[in-house]
Amino acid sequence: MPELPEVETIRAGLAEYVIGRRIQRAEVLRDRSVRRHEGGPEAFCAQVAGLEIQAVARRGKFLWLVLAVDGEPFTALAAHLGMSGQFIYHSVAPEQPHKHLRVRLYLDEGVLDFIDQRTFGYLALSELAPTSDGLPGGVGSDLPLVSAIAAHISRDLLDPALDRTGLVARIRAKNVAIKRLLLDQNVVSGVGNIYADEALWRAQIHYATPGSALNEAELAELLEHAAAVMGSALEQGGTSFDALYVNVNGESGYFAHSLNAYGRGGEPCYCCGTIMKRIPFAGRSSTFCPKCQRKK
DNA sequence: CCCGGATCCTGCTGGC
DNA sequence: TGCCAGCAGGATCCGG
Repeated sequence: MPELPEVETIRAGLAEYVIGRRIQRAEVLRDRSVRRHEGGPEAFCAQVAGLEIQAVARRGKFLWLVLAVDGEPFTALAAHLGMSGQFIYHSVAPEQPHKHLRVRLYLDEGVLDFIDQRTFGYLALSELAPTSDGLPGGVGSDLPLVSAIAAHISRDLLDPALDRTGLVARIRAKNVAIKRLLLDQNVVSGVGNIYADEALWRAQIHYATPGSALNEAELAELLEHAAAVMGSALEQGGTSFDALYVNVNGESGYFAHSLNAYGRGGEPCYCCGTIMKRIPFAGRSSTFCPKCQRKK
């Protein structure tokens, strides 16, 4: 499942292959994959044709291509990968398209395929809006512009423009379980279930601890762990469990071997040997060590 | 505003 | 071997 390191791996790969390319036309094979685009598939195809890809930016798990007309930023092609979205670039379109190919962009050189098994992801053209703080809209673009579709999302832990002090204060102001806050993209973006469990395990914090019950030092350390674990995952090309996450060349990441918490329910904690617990929480599962991560 | 739960979707897994 | 229920989960929406 693509979280921040996986999305950033894809962003960097896209930047390498598609910047400077022109979108000649688009083909939508599954209408649902452009459901967030106003006007539907026909409008999407009509509006994207002829635009030039100038940059590839990201905020949290939201990606957008900066599309230009006559060299000037004009609009954004926003993408969310959801659970299973992939971008695969082919210099020559394969004879047999992928089973879950949903949208294909024909470029002046090669094709860019949007593949998505579970169709939680989507593509949509959206306005490029000025950022509220005047800083770059996200990672990968110097422009103080953000895709309108990603504008409501907080900056992420790998964004140099993130105000970490402000983030700590916002978390401390909430009487909500810390794991919920980590997963809330309006609080801090990019963290999903895997890296939330990893960061909490490293910081030895119980997932249900209210944000207001943690002091500034504890929260600063937790955020440092979250940034570090995602940074390490990024260096290894992201976390892959199966073929659902691959980079733009179709290759898997290697970070799954380095996970200490996620997926380790019933196995001994790498820190103290206690059997890790896995319990339902907030509509997903939480894996934690009952000894290292005690409830306050 | 705050909080928690339901919802969307597909393919894989496990129980019988 | 077949069938079907259950599970995975990010963002969004909706109820209390």
